[in-house]
Amino acid sequence: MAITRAGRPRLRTQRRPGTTARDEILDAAGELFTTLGYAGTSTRTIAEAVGIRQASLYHYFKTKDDILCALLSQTVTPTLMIVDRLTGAEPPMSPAEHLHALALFDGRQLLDGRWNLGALYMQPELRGAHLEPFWSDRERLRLHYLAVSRAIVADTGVDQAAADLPFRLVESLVNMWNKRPGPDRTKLPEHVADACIRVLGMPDTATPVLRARSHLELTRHAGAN
Amino acid sequence: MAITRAGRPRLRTQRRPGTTARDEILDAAGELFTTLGYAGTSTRTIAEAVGIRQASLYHYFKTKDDILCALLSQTVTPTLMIVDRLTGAEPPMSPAEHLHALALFDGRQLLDGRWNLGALYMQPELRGAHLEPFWSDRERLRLHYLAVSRAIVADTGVDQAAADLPFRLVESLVNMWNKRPGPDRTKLPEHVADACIRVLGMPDTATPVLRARSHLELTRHAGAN
DNA sequence: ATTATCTATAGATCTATAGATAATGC
DNA sequence: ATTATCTATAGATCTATAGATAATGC
Repeated sequence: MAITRAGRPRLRTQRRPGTTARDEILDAAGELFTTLGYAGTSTRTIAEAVGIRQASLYHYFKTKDDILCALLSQTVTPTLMIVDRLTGAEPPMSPAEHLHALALFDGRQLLDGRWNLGALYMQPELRGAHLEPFWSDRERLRLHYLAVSRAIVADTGVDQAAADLPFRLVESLVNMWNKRPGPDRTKLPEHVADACIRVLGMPDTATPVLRARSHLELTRHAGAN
Repeated sequence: MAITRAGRPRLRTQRRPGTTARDEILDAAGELFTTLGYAGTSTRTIAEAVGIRQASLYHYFKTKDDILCALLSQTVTPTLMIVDRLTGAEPPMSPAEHLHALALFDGRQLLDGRWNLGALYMQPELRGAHLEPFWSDRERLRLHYLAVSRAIVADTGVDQAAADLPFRLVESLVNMWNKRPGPDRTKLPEHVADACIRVLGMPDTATPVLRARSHLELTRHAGAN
């Protein structure tokens, strides 16, 4: 039984999750943009996936680009907020603790959600356009990873060039998205967070302690929210 | 002074490297597919970048898809050939030696060339189509990385889940492509190859020895070619 | 009256084909 | 004669807009 609302009825019943038509559209666009690519997805295809007519999309979004922007804004922001939280943690976190918790949160966030939205940032066609806000947020995040990682390699003696890699390791979770049958959802980000530590030259024996602190900080955050 | 050839003359002089028109087209398509995406690049845009008319492309390629296939075939094959070479090396290589040499060769291959062709595999729109040969080659390569990596973690005691990461680390070079001012071209793949070893739990002190063997095997290959 | 949808369509693409044209090669 | 290009265009899209229609809300 569909909730009856104002406006002319649709030809087809609802087929996408969401309480508003806007959310239904974003769900369909999330699936299609990540599987067919942005340029490879037509507004007609999105509309069909929602079960409405192509023109009806424009009641909610001014352009196709606006749909993309709405999707992108669901991505980097949560991770940037965690950065502040970790920076101000008490007692202060060591660089290794900080990186581990950041990678764990970021990785979970990437594997979270119905669609692989993090993979949108891999599409070259999205470099240009007027998506600068999203790219600069992402670049800020990358530079934060880099700064924390540099502090770690300064201690371990591993080459500075390795400091780029933790960000890349976490980012590569979007390429593992498909092969995620069930329990990997929670385990994979932990393994990647551990790997970030190892790749910077810290021994694997350090990770259990880091995991404990990460879980503490991330659940504390969840509770405060 | 353009080499004069059969056929009606072009309206514009050559603007792309290559001795044949086919190569000129592939150079332009390589740039455009990697910067604007496959679906985001029109055949007209490619033709303009070459300096010919849109319809003239079809003298060399049956469809737009054929252009893509020709580009993709330049990618995975060289690395798959190195795999055999390393597997049959004398004296036999340890898993760590094998992985390091493979990652080094593969990484160099990715950063080689005028365009970031390895990034084509990140475009979701290219999953379907009739590109199976390329995806299965790539999958074979991934599974090879996985097998060698598993042998290493079996020794170091690091969790099996880490065995996926060397392939991902090398793959992430395509995301670092832009920021490659000059000397990184040679150094970055070495750092990533070292990182593959560390991420599997071997100490950084092992890498100088591995580097020596990698260079030996890879130059031996170059000589034999 | 307001809202959410629909139908219809303009105008700009986009891929691929048909056939003309202007060179070289024999 | 063969080749490589060109011009022209068909037919299928694609994005976005205009305006009609069928509900609810007051």
